[in-house]
Amino acid sequence: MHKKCVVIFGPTAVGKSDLAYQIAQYCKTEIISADSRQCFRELNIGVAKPDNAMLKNIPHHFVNSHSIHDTMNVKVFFDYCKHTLATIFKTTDTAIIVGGTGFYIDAILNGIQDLPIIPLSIKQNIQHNVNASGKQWLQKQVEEKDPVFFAHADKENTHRLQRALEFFDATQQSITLFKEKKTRLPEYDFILFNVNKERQMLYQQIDQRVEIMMKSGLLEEAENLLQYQQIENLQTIGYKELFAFFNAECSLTTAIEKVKQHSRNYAKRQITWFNRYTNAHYITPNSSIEQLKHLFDMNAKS
RNA sequence: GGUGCGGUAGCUCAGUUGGUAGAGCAAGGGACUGAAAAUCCCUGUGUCGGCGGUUCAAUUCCGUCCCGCACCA
Repeated sequence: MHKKCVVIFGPTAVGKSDLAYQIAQYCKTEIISADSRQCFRELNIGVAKPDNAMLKNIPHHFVNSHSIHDTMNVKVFFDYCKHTLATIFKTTDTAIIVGGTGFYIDAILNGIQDLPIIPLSIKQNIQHNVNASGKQWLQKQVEEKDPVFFAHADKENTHRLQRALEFFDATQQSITLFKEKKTRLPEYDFILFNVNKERQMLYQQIDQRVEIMMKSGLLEEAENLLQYQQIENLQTIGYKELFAFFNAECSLTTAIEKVKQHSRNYAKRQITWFNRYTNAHYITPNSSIEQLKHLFDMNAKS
């Protein structure tokens, strides 16, 4: 009998957190967030964390667990998740995972590549060169050093090219050689819920939530983080647009419209990603907790 | 009322020395192997403000009208 992971995913603002909370209460267990931004304790309003009452009643892991100054990536998340699941399963048979970061969800379901760590100095060195010499330099470097990767690479995608170059400089090997080597979670039973709703309604809800965030003090929260606006972990919807306002690049009204727009764009990308999990149960946030319980019990038995 | 500048894709605009048009953003679809709320790819027919005129042909030139904006009265 395997331990069970209920994995709830879907676009931003669809209502995942509430569903996770309810099912966690039903199963008397804890929640792990698969969200690349809610883990930062410096980010609150703009990142739509569960409210304090929820956080108090049910332990939420990977929420407020890190600082924006920590390095954060799928590997950090994966290790954290693996360890936390092991701990939860010491006392119960079920855990809830909820989040909108597709890449992190995929790490849980399909594992991650087992790769060496790239020294920070190499990353910084390449970043410096890219800033100075541009994309052409990057493309040329990758083409010369890792032609195998380059042949199939998206040549315009600087992040991917940069990663491949970092990897090569650190190991003298092509990252493509590590494609099949995967580290996986132990054998758990996954019960997948893909939460979605009608597109127009979703977008409406996103817009409304941005308004609420502004009323709750998002502007002030962003202003306090202004000095850190360059760091990677703050390339975050809801903050970067307000930074632009503080930098006098646009009006506040424009900035808020951009937050809404980028949130909608993001939701669309999430939906595209999650469509790959065809074995998931498609549910709407209106699905009653009774339905969820039923689906859970059905899967728990089998 | 006069003068000037505008009126082109949902928005901001480019352009056509006359042969019915194209970028960015939006929107839609897709990808995604340690930045992933990131990054990237694909998709552009719209009475080129209305009506007349010149022309083989007008969104482009001319006239006129309508609508913005600015300045002058």
